[in-house]
Amino acid sequence: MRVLDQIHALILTHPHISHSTNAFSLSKVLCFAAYKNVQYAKRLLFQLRSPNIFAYNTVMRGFLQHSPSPEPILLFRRLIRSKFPASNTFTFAFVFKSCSILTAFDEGRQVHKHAIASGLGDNLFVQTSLLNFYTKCEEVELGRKVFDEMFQRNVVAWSAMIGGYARVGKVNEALEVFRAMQKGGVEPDEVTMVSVISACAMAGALDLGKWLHMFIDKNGIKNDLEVSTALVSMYAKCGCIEKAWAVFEAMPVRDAKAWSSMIVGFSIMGMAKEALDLFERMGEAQVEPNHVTLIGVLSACAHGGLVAEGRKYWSSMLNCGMEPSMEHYGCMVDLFCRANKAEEAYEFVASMRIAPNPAIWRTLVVSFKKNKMFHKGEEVAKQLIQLEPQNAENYILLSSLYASKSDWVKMSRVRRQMRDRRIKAVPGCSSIEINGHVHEFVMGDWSHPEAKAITEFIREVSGRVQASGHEPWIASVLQNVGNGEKLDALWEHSERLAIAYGLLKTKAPVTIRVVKNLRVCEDCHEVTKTISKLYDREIVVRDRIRFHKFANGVCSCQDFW
DNA sequence: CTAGGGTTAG
Repeated sequence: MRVLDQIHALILTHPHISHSTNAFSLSKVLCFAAYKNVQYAKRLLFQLRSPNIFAYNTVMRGFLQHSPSPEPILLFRRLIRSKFPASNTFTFAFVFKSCSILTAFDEGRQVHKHAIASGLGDNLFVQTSLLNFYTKCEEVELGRKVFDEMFQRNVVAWSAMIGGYARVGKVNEALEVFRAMQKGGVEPDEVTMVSVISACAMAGALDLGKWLHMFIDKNGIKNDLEVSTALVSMYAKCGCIEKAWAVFEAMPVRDAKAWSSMIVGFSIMGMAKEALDLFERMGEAQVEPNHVTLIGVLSACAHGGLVAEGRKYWSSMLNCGMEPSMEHYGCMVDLFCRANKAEEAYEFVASMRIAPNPAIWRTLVVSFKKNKMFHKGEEVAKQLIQLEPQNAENYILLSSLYASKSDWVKMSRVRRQMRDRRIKAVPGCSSIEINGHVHEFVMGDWSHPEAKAITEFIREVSGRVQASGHEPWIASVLQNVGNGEKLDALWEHSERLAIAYGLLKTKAPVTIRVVKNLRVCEDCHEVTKTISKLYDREIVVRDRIRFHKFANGVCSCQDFW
């Protein structure tokens, strides 16, 4: 720094140095400064009489290398205002990257206009960073538009598009682009593969994921840290914990993300002990856990009912100086609530250092309901409705609270309020992968091309399930309708459609794997157990929280969920 | 001096 200061003093005392003939050497100084101390580099930039674009770009890059900062965008604004120097492709690449890191949508859109105006709108780097910016802002369709307008696309552009779809869970689209890429003669590399694999993880598309794993080996694609981590996560999220473990064990180097993905994998399988053992091994391997690792550890404790261990890891986390995030608090509240310690959960929430979010309050209300603490539950649920009047979950929670104490008058009042305000619940949605395509079933939506066959088959299944002595759990249906209709409504639950489709489309030893966006209801849980026995099929359901592996009439969660 | 990647509560 002292050398830099001296150089800076020299520039200040000899104004002629900042003349354009010295632009190159000044750029060198800036470059060095930006690397060491961006704020200093920025000051230096502002003192130049006529800085060139290289100087601007260098400072922007300096800011990008540090923590998220709006500085590159501010610098761009300054560039526009001063009308000189003109931006080049590097400038736009840096600014778009900054916008995508900050998800600064409006700013990015403005920059997009400037890029077009400057005539650089059709440059490969500008377009790729722009495409990435839009998808990072979850505006995938805008990203797609940029992508479609590109007259040349290399592996980076294709990967950016695939990653954009993958991040928002548009799995079929991601895979479609992946196939189009190969058809277009562009070879996927390890970055492409990571995006496609994580799309499979999200969708629970095991067969596709396996195929991608083979593809990597067959085509000699570099199996680096990121690829392996994505594979571990994919196998774990598809319920194949053995395969996840095999990949993990074979990794030559593992960082915190790699360990975390395996720990989280055990956690969602309900394998609490394995998750905690692995966390200990991570410590022995001297890899510093990050906040995601702790989420995995704490949620493993919650899923395993390990209250004492959860407390232990919580305090060790605080002792290490890790600042707990909302997710960590959420895990702890969940830990207490699952163990039916509603009072403790409540005290814990009261002691939080940050304001609890609605999700945490909802976890509490569910626990109050289970522990018959109706008054408290009602109070919190009503506050939730005030806080988030557009969120259907809150109304459903309050009405189910009333339902559980048979207060039908108040229950229908909440239901009516919900209807009057036109608030729609998030529909249940389940998916199943058949022959490389992910089929989605939304509750009450019969638009699937094979809907007729599925309906007929569902009728047969429901007949057999009832004949076997299953008592439908009508309380799972909150609609204010007769029992017959309630029973029908239960058979419209999306996971049953997906399971039925799986039974129709695959043969006996094949496991049926279904992914659901919500939690499975108690009746579906019971029915799926029965189906696994009646049809002699292993059925694996990944719900919003965790895995359920049904076989021979029992579930791996042992009804603790 | 430029663009694309892995882990994340309920």
